[in-house]
Amino acid sequence: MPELPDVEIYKIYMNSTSLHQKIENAEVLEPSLLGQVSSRSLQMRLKNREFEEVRRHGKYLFSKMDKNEWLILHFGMTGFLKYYKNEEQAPGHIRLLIHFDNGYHLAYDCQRKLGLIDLTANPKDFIEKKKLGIDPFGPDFNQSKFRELLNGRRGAIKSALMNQQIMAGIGNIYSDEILFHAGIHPASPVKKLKEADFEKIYREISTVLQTAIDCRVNPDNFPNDYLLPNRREKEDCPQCGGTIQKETISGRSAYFCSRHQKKI
DNA sequence: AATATTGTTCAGCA
DNA sequence: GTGCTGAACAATAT
Repeated sequence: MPELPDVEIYKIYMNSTSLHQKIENAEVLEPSLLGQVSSRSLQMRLKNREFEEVRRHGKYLFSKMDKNEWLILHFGMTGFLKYYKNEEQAPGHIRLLIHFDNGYHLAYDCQRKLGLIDLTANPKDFIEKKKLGIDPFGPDFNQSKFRELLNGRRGAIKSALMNQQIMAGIGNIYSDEILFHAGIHPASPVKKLKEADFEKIYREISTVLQTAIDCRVNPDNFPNDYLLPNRREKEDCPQCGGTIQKETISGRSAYFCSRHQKKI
């Protein structure tokens, strides 16, 4: 699940639960998720500090402590956060556990261990090192920038949307959703798209991601004409009465409507 | 019991 | 060197 909208919700969650509270101590329960920092060092550096601010870039979450140190979290395919007091509310696959001095805990849970826990002095350096592209909600993202980023690309539009080095934050689910609303087949080669197609896709990137955030990424809250709650093969298209199809595109399952997303 | 699954990384190829 | 694809990674559900 954790694509841009999910991580944005985690940011809001952490902002409303975990800021300005002293960290009594922290436990690394799965050292294989650590990046540069060692388990011991991370625990020492979290102890007696507090979080002051939370930012997001693409699918990465950055939590600022004092002295220019930021905790980096990436959620892989199954990561999420849980703030709780009583043990019985603890989730089942905690990989990092932060204990606050008010008796509450913040758990980073990641069943499939494909996430990342790290520290950095500056999110910008980390973003550059990872070669992450622009965030679709960043100040410099606009239609001409989008057009420029896709110019000269080979390959399918879905792959380009999912390419974190072009734009950061869109994954398999939301690339499908964006193309579904733009009415464009996910396998369409970028170089065959018309200007009007780029305009539509650009518009839908903001609309779809913002809608998902407004729905708090809960499938029950999505508008009726969204693919996400019915993203299954053979399902009826929620827009046109067509049928949802599945096709593998750059190694991932793409779902789309065979009627209103015609192959180019 | 194979197969599929939201993620990134990296080898191999054009 | 660059950009793209597909496999590998982990753990679980179907």
